[in-house]
Amino acid sequence: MLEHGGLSPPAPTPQSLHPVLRAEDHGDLGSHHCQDHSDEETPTSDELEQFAKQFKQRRIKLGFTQADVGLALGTLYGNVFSQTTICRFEALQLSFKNMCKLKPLLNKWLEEADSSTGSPTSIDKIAAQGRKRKKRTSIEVSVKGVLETHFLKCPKPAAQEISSLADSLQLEKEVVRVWFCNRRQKEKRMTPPGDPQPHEGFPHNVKADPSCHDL
DNA sequence: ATGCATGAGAC
DNA sequence: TCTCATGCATA
Repeated sequence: MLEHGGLSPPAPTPQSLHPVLRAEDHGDLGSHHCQDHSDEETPTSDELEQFAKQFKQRRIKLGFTQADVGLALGTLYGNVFSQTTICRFEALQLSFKNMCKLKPLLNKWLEEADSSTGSPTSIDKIAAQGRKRKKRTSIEVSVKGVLETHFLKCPKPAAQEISSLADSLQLEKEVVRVWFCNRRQKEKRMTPPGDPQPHEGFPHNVKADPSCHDL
């Protein structure tokens, strides 16, 4: 009697494993629960969608920026987040798991900000990252196209294939490797690229087959 | 809003 | 090495 009307949440993939987008992941800690409860503990992707929308709307209504929220979460609960993360949450551009993790925090903030009879604003930041960050490499559009093509063929190229690919594209091997990593992550987001999820559309699983060389 | 990057943890 | 969560820097 458990029927999902054909919406996103748990896409039961027979053989392939879905690292994300599964509303069931507990370590069986002697707890007892029948199915799932309303608010906490693994919401459905649909619930997340709704929450994200309401969150954004209310956030704007209250006159806060994404950056404000990120900082507030830090001063309030100790978890600082950047504008980027808040933005991605609202746009559902995070993995299902990540969304579930952030939802409670943002929900709390929402309650606080909403009934803010007096919000104490104390900013404390811990900044100690003496690391030189590499300058962002700008990859040409044409080159991106080539990478895209290769990704469709083989989302998980071996180190050697990355090397030759990087060589032909005149890019650092590391850059190419990272590009593939990031590309894979995109596929795992709740809103996959090239798929605005009009209706029934859950992330299609990626082929976990490293043996797809084509040289 | 998004592209490229870092780092910690998993395998 | 990869994944995964996250963000600086940039368009």
